[in-house]
Amino acid sequence: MNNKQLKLADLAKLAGVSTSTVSRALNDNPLIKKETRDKLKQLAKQHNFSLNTAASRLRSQKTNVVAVIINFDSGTEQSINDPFLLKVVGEINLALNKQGLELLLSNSFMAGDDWANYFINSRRADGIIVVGQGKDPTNIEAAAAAGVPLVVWGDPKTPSNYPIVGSDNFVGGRLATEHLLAAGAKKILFLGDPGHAEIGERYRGYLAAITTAKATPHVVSIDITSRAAYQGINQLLVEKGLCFDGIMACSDMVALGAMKALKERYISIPNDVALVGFDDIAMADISHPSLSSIKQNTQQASVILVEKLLAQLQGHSAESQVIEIELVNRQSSKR
Amino acid sequence: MNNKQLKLADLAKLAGVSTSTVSRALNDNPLIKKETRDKLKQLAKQHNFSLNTAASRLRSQKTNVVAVIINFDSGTEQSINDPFLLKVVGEINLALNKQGLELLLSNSFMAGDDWANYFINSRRADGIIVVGQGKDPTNIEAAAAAGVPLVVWGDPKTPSNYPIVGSDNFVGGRLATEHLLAAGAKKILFLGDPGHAEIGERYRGYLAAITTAKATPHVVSIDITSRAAYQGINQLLVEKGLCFDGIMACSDMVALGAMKALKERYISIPNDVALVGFDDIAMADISHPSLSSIKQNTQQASVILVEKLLAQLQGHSAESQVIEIELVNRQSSKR
DNA sequence: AAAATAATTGCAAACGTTTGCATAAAGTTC
DNA sequence: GAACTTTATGCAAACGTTTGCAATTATTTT
Repeated sequence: MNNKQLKLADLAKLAGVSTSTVSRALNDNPLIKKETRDKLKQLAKQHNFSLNTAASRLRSQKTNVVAVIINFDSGTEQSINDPFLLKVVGEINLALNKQGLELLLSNSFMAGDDWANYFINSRRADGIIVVGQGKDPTNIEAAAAAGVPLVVWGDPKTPSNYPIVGSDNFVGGRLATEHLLAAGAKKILFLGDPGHAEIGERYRGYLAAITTAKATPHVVSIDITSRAAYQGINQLLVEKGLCFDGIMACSDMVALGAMKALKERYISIPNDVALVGFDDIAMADISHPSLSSIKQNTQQASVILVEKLLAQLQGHSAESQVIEIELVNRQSSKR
Repeated sequence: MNNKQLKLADLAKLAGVSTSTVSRALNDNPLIKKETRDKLKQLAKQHNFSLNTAASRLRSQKTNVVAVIINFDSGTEQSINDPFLLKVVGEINLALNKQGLELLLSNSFMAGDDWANYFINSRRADGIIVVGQGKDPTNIEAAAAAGVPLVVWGDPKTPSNYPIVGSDNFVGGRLATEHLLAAGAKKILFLGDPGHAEIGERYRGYLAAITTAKATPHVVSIDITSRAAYQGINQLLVEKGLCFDGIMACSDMVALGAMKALKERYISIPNDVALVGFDDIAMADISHPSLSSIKQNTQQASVILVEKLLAQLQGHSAESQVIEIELVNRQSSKR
């Protein structure tokens, strides 16, 4: 670092113009003549100048920062290490950057309950992206009601006064289940907790397919972790034996947990039990047998999330939107 | 949001004191009488007040923000979706929060090459945590030379003028290899790119164990992705057949890719080929057979990273530090 | 009880931008 | 070439905190 940090005024003196001119030039304001703008920008680069964002934010009341909150339920073991959620965060980061926005990573611990206050009133960020609806929408609703620019990754069919972007979980659940039925499965388990918003929709999709096929639904309600899935399936096998021939898992991690329990008992996948997951994480392709899954287009979703947030920042409103999903057919469900 | 955003001055008027008093009270400055402090804090809470961080940062020249840069090599396919790197980011987030610091998530795309300038001069953050050394240390070195408070997650044995915190990769590589040798493997592959700092150390550990055992080293240099590993092993099997009986993989994702290639050809793990990974990600435990791995204590490392950054922020210096590692013995290497 | 000390609080000047308005320079029209 | 428009720049006032120093009040000492 230089012994003295350059500021706008210094740069202005160097160039023999006023600070306003430099400020406008660096912000590419067309009020300033093109040549002057270019000259000043080059000078800034030459001297390694960079604007003091604190001052800029104070004066302009804009931060160009978006807070991303990973929204865990307090009751779950699902952690910040959940690969799918982190993947979504990664994609959002990319999408934000492409719009010149920065990402303040946060969680319920840091932000407390009053998000409007913590992020917006304090000028930490201009808007909020919430990853995951969680079981309890209170905080989200409060923030939205306070007029905070806000978008949520979750189930877009949930009625809400804020835009939710996410996959069509109902259709996903139905597709997965129909696929299992088509593969010849008669007794298909739903593995996951229907109390959770997105998973609930998947469950209803499952239910729709099952009832259409006049089969009997069967839920094994567990936490969204592979460990819980492993234990759940293990216990079921111990207590009741192999009483099913298909599993629709609420996530890939859960599916992989189940897969392990089955493989340990030499239950063949897909011959004895056909298996479909949800999310299409990297591991789905690399597991053996590879895991059929409902692919969520997180990249597209992230771009749309950011677009909708941007719209709100510019005073427009935005609606929930469903992202297309796709069944990725792999070995775990092939008959 | 209220129609009028409360500021310090308003709160002061409400309480009948000066702004300085409120400011000090909220910052828990002992200059202010305890009762007054408590009273004012309560008043602030009551009115849902929160400080304007932009103003506060401008005046105090401190942001309480730490930039975290995920440092990818341009030549690799390793992406922001890499579960291990994201796990580290998650842990760092927790460790930062515990110290009242916030996390600005960034990457080389946003930050450009001049990190000192982009993050520090601009007052976006007080310090930087770099996740991953990458192949080219230029940017890191430049930032450190500029006097930026900086810590790096990487290989702590790398000579540097900035503190690096990370696992003892050499010992990890040696342990893993010795473990494979002890399991009876004679021809052990090293699967990974030794040109990368951390992986290079793992490779040298491997080499040390191999030469001590008077065996022959054999490197399959691939990118750090499971896909590359899958293809690499596949190709090797096609071209030369099963010419090895052990694999020391440079990461778990790589190991899992290799595992898939082996399983597809009905090569038994661990009987035909014993396999050890590195990182101990969640999937290691849930794969089948479960994957032996060198566990990196990312949580402890994150806490230490933050401590060392904090030390620098307070003007002290900090040294590189080695984090203990541990072999987690699972099925993939059992004989 | 005056003097000295300690404990509280207030005043006012920063921090470094951005931006409405005024001004100066250049170009256009009649 | 005067009057007007257009284009380019500068002036100076915010934005909402924090903090050195001064001022006030309460406490102790002599």
